[in-house]
Amino acid sequence: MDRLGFLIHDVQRLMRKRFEARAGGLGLSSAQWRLLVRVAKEAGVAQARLAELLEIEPISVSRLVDRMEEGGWIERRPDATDRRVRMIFPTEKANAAYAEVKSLAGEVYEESLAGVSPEDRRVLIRTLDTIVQNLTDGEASSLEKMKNAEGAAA
Amino acid sequence: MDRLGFLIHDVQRLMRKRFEARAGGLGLSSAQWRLLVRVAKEAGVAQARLAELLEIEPISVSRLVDRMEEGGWIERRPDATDRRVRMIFPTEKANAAYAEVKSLAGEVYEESLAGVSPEDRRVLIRTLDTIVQNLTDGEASSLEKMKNAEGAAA
DNA sequence: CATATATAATAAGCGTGCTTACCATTCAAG
DNA sequence: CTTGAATGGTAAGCACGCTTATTATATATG
Repeated sequence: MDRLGFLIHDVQRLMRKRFEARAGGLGLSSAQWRLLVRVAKEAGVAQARLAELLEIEPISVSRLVDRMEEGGWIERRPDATDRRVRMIFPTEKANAAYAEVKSLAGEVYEESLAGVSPEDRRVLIRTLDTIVQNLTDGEASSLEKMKNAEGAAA
Repeated sequence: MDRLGFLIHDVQRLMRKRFEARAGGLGLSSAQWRLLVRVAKEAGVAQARLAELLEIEPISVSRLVDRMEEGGWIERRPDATDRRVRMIFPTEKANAAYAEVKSLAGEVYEESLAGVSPEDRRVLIRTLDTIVQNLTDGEASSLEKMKNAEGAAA
C-alpha cells in the first residue's frame, strides 16, 4: 500500500499525456478540457463559480481563461447586475469540438482500463470517490471516518 | 466510467496537497520526496538514470536537483570515469528525514483509504498497476490487451 | 452618507512538468 | 586520428497549479 501515491501520480500523468497526445491537434489541454465541460453545461457561469466547481483557485481559473480566450474557446462577457463578474460562455468552436473531445476522452479511458473487469472498474471508481471524500471534507484527519464507512467494507 | 480522468486528477491533487501540508515543515515537496526515495535507494545514481526511474524528462530532473541541492537534500559529484555525468548523493539531512517522511506518506495513504476494505484496496492497487502498464508500453493503442487480460477478469 | 467588510478578478512570482535547442563529452566508423 | 552520432546535462520559455497581495465593486453597518 506504500506505493499508492506513486501509482496515482503515474496514472494521472500518463492519462493526461495520452489525452493530450490525442486532443493536442485541437489545441486543447486536459485542464482546458475540464473547464470547457463545465462551461458547456453551465454557459454564463462566473469565474468564481468555476473555481468552486473545478476545485482550483480563482487565480488559476483566471489564467486558464486567459489562454482559452486567446485560443478562441470561450468568451468573457460582463454581468449586467454585478460589474465585478465576468460571465464565461463557450464559443461556437468550443461547442463544435465538444462531442469529439468527449469521445477522445472515452477512448483514453477504455485504453487505460483494457483487461479490467466490470466489477473491478466499479470498485476502482467507488474507491476513488471515497478517497476524494476522505481528503476533501474539513481537510481534517479523517481517521474517524473508518467508523461510518459507507458501503465500503462490503 | 466517464469520470475516471476527473477522479484520478482530483485524487492526485488532493493527495499531493495533503502530503505537502504534512511535510511542508520540512521543506520537501512531493516531487522532491519521490526523487529522494530513489536517491536513497541508489546513492550515486546519474541524473539521466533518475529521469528514467522517475519517468520524467532529464531537464525536469535537472531543475529539481537544482532546488534540492540548494535545500541541502542532495549533492552532485562528478563521475571519475565519465566527465559528462553528475552523480547524485543524499546528504545527512536527507538520510535523517527519510524515515519521518516515509511515515508521513503512510499517514496520508491511511487517511485517503479510510473506510475502504482490504479487498477493495487490493483491487485498487492492482487496477492502477494495470492502467500504468496499459498506458506505458509502446504508447500504442493497447486495445488488443483486452485479450491477454492478466488475472483481471476474475 | 460614510466606513468597514466581503467578494470577483487579476498581478506577481514560485514549483513542477513539458518541448526545443544547445554545449560538452564519449564512442563508433572511417 | 578525425569525423559524426549518441549521450549527459542545462538554458529558455511555456502550461498549470499554488500563495500572497492588489484593485474594483457590492453590501452591511454605524
